[in-house]
Amino acid sequence: MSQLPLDWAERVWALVALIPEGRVSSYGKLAQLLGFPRHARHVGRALSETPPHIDIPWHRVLNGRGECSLAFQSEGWYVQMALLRAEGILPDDQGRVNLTKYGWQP
DNA sequence: TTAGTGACCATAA
DNA sequence: ATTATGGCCACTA
Repeated sequence: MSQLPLDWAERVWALVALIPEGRVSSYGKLAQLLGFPRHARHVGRALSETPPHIDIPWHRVLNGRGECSLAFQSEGWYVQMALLRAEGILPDDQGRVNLTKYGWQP
C-alpha cells in the first residue's frame, strides 16, 4: 500500500479534501501548507497512492504552473481535464489554469 | 552503498 | 515567452 508514512499521506488527503469546488491548488503549495515547503514531490506521490475508497478531489491539484502533471493525453490526463471542466474550471489557450485566479488558500 | 527516478519547484539566462 | 540547472527526498534496483 502506502510507500510513504501513512500519517503523511493522510494529511495530504485531508488537506486536498478541503479544496472547494471550482478552486485548485498545487503540489508545492500543499506541501508548504503542511509545513514541508520543499516536499512537493511527496504530495504527488501521496496522491498517486490514494486508495480507491478515499474520495477526494485529487483533480484540483495541479503543478506550480497550473498544468496537469500527468502524462500529456494519458488516460488520467483526460479524466482530470474532464473533472475540472465539469466544475467550471476552464484552462486558457495554453491548456493551463490561472492559479492567481483559481488558486485556493485555507 | 550508489545511481536513477519521480503526478515538483525556484531561479537564472 | 522558453529552457537549463540545481535542489529536494523517498523509494527501488
